[in-house]
Amino acid sequence: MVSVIGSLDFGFVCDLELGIWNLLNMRVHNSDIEAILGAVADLLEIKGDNPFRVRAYRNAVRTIQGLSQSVADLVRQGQDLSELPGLGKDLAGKIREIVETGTLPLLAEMQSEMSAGLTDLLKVPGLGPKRVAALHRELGITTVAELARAAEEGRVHDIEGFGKKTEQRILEETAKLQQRGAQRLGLVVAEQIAEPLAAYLRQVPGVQEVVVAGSYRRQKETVGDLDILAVCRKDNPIMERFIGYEDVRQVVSQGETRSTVLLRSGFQVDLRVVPEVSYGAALMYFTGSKEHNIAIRKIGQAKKLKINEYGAFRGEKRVAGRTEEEVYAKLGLPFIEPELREDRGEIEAARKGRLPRQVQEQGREIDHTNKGLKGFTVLKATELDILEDGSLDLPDEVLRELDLTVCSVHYKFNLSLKQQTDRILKAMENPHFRILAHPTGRLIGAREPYPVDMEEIMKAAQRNGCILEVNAHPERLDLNDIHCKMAKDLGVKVVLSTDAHRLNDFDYMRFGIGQARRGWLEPDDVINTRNLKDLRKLLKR
DNA sequence: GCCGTTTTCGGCCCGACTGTTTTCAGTCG
Repeated sequence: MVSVIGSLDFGFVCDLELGIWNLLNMRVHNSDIEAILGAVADLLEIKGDNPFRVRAYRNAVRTIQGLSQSVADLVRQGQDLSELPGLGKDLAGKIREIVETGTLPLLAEMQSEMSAGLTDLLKVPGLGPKRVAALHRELGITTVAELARAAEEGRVHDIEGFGKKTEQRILEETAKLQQRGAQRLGLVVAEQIAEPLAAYLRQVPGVQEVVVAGSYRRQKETVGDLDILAVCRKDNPIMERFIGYEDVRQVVSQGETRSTVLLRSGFQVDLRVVPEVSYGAALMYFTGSKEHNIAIRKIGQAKKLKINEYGAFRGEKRVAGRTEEEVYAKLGLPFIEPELREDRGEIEAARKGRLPRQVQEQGREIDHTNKGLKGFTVLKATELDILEDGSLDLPDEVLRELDLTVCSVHYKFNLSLKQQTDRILKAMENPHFRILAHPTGRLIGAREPYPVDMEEIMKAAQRNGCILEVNAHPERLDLNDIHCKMAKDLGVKVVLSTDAHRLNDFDYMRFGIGQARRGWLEPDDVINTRNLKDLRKLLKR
């Protein structure tokens, strides 16, 4: 903190020398700019202006929220703001104006034309721009207090599109709003609510997964509500159990796939139920952030893919959705950690293989766990992307700490045979490369293998002491039987693995064994058959 | 108002649920 203040002081001295008095006196903060542009967006929306113009203002707010530098400093340094994403010539000019004068004439104009308080009305849950506009037009309401009074006096339900229920809800919500503002919980309190509820839901028979998604999973500093995702069949009684939870005070809405309740504390919890094939897509969807999801869907659109909570679809056909990794991979992206999903540059970083490294912590936990285990050892391993240029997506200093690396191609399937083969060969030269996972990338009936010279790859594996996976997932079976035989003939060891993303998936092992047997493999060819000591030897290069 | 590996105009994310309607608009996430 001290150093930040120090640098500002230093900035002041420079400004004085340059004589830029107006900038000195204002010191417009990013939050000031966000507030002004946000208010413009709200008022434009209430006014019924072009929704895409509204969105442009909101996007600008987000862009500024994601900046680590002060916009005022950027302006001072002469940076062209229109180079920032979502800012064109017009908005860049308006932002410059705010920095230089502290105000925006457009906002002042609209506030005098409509009323500044209208933006507060949007904070009432259930009221959007259309209803706020109607309340203003029909009853001249401009503040939350006026709205509360109108609802009390029963004047709201006469407006077209409003009814008794809406009026009642307005009454409740305005009371809450006036009482304490919008409630957000700290992570500790959120955890105390979320974990027992999730544990309760996991006990419902037939429920395969229960995950708390939303800002809780993103570990945002405060949590506005809880979004819980469950995987089970449609006829599962989980919804009944959910609304019957002892801490539920009110059921806000209830449907087959989604319900919302308020807990006694007033905290809102949503439960969404999805089928197993949609688990990954739904988890992404409900983890958010909304902005990240929008950016993801846009990428999908460009690739002719429709992304929703049920999967990634090409036309009517679901091409991904079971896991988050699968959906990201369809978009040509590696997995992005939930904590990064804010649309603040993480997608671009993922594209370039420059996501921050967050794996060392796990290694320390495994060390700690192993100390308490007898006759059982957890190995440290990770699945790595083979990037387009054949490098791996974690640095050597991280890989050095691992017992095992599982490397695979997850995007850019459409390279030529030579390019794809060279990519993998180059990756194998990395001394930390251990296992090549699902070596052809095929999904049976859904995606053809990418073109690759398997014989070259096996020879390189043999040379470099790398191991090839026989992925036992019934949608993959990769290596296939023919390739298993090729591995045996060339003296390449294989590993059978299930690609398990949940406990039940371990049952897939039998399919992998089936392929290995069809490929003439014997126990000695398969490293799963080794004891720990021999396995470690095999994993050394 | 922004934007472009189907580009300088014509698009702009998508579905569930509620309340108000009598087939859908509005809101939310």
